[in-house]
Amino acid sequence: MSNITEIARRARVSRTTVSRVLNNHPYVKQDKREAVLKAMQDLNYVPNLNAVNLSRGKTNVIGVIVPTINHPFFSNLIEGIGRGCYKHHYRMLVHQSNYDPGHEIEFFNMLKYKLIDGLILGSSMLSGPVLDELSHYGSVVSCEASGSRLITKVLVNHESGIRMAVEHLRSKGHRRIGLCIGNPASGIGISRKKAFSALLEAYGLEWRDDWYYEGKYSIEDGSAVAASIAGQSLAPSAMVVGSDYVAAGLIKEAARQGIKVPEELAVIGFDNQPIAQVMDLTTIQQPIVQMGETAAAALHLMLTEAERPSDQTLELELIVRQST
Amino acid sequence: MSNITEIARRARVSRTTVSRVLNNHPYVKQDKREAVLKAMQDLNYVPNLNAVNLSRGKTNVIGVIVPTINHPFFSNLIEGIGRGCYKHHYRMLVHQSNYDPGHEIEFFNMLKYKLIDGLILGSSMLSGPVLDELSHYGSVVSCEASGSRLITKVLVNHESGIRMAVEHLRSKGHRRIGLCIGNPASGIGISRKKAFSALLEAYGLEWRDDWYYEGKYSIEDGSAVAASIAGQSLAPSAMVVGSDYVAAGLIKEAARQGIKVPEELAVIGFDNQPIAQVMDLTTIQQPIVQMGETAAAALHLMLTEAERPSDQTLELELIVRQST
DNA sequence: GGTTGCTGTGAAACGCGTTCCATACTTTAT
DNA sequence: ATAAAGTATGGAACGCGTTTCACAGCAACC
Repeated sequence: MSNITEIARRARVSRTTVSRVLNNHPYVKQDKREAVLKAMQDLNYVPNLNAVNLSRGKTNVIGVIVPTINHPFFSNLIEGIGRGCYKHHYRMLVHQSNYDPGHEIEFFNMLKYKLIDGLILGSSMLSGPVLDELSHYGSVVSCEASGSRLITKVLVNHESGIRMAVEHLRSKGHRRIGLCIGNPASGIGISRKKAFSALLEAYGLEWRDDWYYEGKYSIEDGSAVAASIAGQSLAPSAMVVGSDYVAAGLIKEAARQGIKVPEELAVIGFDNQPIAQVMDLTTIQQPIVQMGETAAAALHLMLTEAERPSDQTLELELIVRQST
Repeated sequence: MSNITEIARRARVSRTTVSRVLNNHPYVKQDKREAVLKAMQDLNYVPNLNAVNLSRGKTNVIGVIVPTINHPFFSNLIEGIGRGCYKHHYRMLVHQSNYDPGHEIEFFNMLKYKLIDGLILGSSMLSGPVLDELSHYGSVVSCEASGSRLITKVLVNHESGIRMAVEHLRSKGHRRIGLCIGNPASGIGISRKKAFSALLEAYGLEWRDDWYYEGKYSIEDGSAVAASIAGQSLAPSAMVVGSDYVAAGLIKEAARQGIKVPEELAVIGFDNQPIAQVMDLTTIQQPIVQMGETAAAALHLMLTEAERPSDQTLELELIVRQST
């Protein structure tokens, strides 16, 4: 495999000139430029990007940490980040953390190692101070609220989403409202739970521990929630569920248990996933793909302008269907 | 940021010795090793992996090409590849091609450029000969049948999947069976269509162009199919649908149109996605995550043993629910 | 005692493109 | 005509870890 030295020799110019041609530097005479291009053609030259990366000290690769890819929220997010990366000529390195802080820190090291130029956090288990510490190694954008004050955030307003959900249910006359979330230790989980309990308090509604479910991610989990609710003597009349999948499982199992939706139990989901559509599920639509694109664009800005863009909050939308 | 030269100076050894410590080479005396480790600690040393990559001529990065991430088939596949990569200490670079051959070739160049050690094709629009040509640049594993004879394949037996579906429907007495697939030009699409028409022929069933739909990916697409079927004077009594999402949309819209499932229209999907469960959809389960893991493992084998592992075919399973 | 074979260590070259600096030739401006 | 500014090109250093080769020290072997 040829390198610039060979090209230079063949084109009878210096390696510097070859490099200039490679980088479209203006100060190269037409004839030399052509000679170089011809030599590259002849020798079937391909630049070794590792050498370029080493030289330049950057890689044009953006890392992405998500707990799992195989979850509609994150696959949508990655889709968006992927688009943003493509638009700004980055490549995207995806890492699954399984919510394991060790895995996350390991990946953060790639920033130190200069193997990635920047990092996008889909969802993280790391605490604010730890993130602040780690963010010194490079540019980081987070897609969820986190304790960190240094990291730029691109997020949906979870508080507003929960508010939409609760107010919608309240307007339908519900007073016994329960909550079901995913990972309670993640940024999303924390925000949602906090917003929810604050709202209940504000509206004078009761928070009951047995109407609160956490660690629910899948359809099966949703079924389990429905089964649990079916067994309660005083059951909630409405559930705010952090994921359409879980909500779908809940509705399905509720039907099996003879609980009428929405008459006896109203259900509102999150994300407006395809499944929400076929299940006629009222849901809070989050612009996840757009969030990914925005995050990539923000990171690009940090990397090129070397400034920290302000946090961005994307707006949510309530989509009313038959489940409330 | 420190480098091995500084470490060497501080530990009063040569750079070679530092490198040996870094790579756990046995021929380093205990005291020197400790001195080096101490110096690393003191200077907060992190190796520059770009330099390592340049030196070694490899990157421990595996590239993955998928048309889109935001599709359950591919997000599952990526999940599996991600797991396999983690297990074998690779990192995973994901690229969305949108079924654009240009994008694909562009990404293939990364093999040439030595930016990735190997490549996994989720689904490709490139023809067999082109793939054979491109595969000379490095190790490639494909997750779908392709015209290429050089590329190692890890795939599900689409022929067998279609057979399961058709035989199941036949056993239920169906004689008017239609087919609905995604991208007809992709490996999956080609295999499925071919297998399907061959089976119809073998069983003496009729192929009708108006019972065949292609380019259907989403729930909305499925609804459109149902609407189309509803308008036919002679409609199929059963549909084999290449994706659970599309099948779900089909069922949903069929219900709206007053077509009874499964009595008037049986529907069988593919993948056993969560949505299949809540829609009570009979489906052909494909071990997609496992396929991703297997593909990563196969690539690892190629990269380390420098041999081409034989193609692997994973088995499918028919999951019967209420839609047939 | 001389050979063979490890163990341990370092100098120097290598992989390869980029970039700083010096130099020289043209233009343009005054 | 002369200084100033721009154009064009090359040499050498740089980024940084790995690897080859040479060599010294030391133990085992015949």
